[in-house]
Amino acid sequence: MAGTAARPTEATRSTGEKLARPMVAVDTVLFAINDGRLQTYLVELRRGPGRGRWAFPGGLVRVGELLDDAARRELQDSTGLRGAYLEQLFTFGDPSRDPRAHVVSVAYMALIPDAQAVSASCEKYANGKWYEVTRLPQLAYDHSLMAAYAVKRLKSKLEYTNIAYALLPREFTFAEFEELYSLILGRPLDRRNFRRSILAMGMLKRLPHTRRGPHRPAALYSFANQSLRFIEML
Amino acid sequence: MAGTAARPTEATRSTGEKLARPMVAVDTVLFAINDGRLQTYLVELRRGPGRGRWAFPGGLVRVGELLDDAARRELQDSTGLRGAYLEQLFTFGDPSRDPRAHVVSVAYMALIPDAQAVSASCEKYANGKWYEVTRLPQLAYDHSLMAAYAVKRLKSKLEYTNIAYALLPREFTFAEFEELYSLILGRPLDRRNFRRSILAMGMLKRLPHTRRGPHRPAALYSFANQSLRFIEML
DNA sequence: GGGGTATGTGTCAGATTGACGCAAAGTATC
DNA sequence: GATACTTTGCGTCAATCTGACACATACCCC
Repeated sequence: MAGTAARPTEATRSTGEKLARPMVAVDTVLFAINDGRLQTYLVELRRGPGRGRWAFPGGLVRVGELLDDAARRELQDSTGLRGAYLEQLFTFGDPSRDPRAHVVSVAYMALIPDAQAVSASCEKYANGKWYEVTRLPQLAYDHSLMAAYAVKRLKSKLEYTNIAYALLPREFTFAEFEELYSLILGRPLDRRNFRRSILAMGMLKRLPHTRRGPHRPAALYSFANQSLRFIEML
Repeated sequence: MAGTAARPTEATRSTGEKLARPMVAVDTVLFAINDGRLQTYLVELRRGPGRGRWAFPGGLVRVGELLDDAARRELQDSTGLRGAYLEQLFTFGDPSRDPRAHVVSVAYMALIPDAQAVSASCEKYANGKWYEVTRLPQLAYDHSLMAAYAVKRLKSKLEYTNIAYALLPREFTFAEFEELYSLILGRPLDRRNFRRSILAMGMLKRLPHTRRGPHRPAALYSFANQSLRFIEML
């Protein structure tokens, strides 16, 4: 809590650290469907012990700043994104996760419908790139843990919420919708059964128009709710 | 992340705070079944802006300390408990949650099978007491939020894990097991259907002996796994 | 206009769920 | 010592849901 925060205790006085307190950071695992795969956005560290290695964009939380705001700010600074879906995941506090200092990091997951919306990397990082979640390079700090955690959370939330709305454009065909699920869950879905359950739960609403392509035109759908809803089952 | 932690940025230099960084604390919502109710353990704050009010036991994380260890330490200091089930819940970082300073608090949930196992409050707090989760007094800081979050998590995890093992003694009757579920979920359960699904999923193992009472003796059960397992469904 | 391909709907058996009744095994009472 | 009472323990049955599967439709392309 915060009940004993005012006076430093013996513990906060005891170390050789310049400031005998852990620091607070946020790191964001940004997901998008790109190229028919589930991908995350990594940045290349310019300095620090992980220099040259890849990591999720993040940084220190400022005094007076909300955690969500810090995550939003860091995400915008490194990708230009605004208004992405954002959700706190888990807080990683192992003092050895950063060899320089004890940094407690609050991990976030962000979702966007279009990977192309990220703009080129900022001055803070050397580079920025999308990677398939199944083929990540070696990551700095404990970011592999974060990646694993984020993927797990995304998978599970796909099954009991309408979170997919944050990964799809406003209008989409049912095939695209189904592909998203199949892709992230990593298993094939029976088109007919899947359609039945999704439509039964009223997660989507059918739009009056269709999309024309090389074959039979596909009905377009959009989400009944553009904010997170919990649903019965899949 | 931690990638930019080494040098203070303009933000960390800018405020009037003695240390221009948020502090890190842990707070633990301790649950037990007591008196036929789901209760949590509250401590009365001795000092600070919430003086005289009730809160969950917690305190600052020390440099070099794991978050889990900090939660364990604070819990032990204020209740004498060791070895309770412990799980990280969520991190609360609103800078206004503590009027004195920006304290980011990592909330934990702890479970024990016997409320009597907590020993009298330590010097840190004026008092310690079990409260029904449905009848909490006004809490300090944002601890009502934590309480709500913890209850929600406990309810939901009861439905898809064997987490109940942490709230029950080693041996118990099926009636006790069922009462736990009914209590926490807040709805009556059909004895026969509930038994069927629980036994079908192999969550419990039946012990050879029974417990004798004023009526028909009840078979005793214990958990097949004394560590957290995820299960199909309830 | 016929072939090709992706879309859209329906059926059916097996499994699961929810509602419910009744026998069994003790103690307490008369 | 038989009877009442209470809690435990098991079984059935209909309604619903789930998983496997087949076929018709609608467009483009040649």
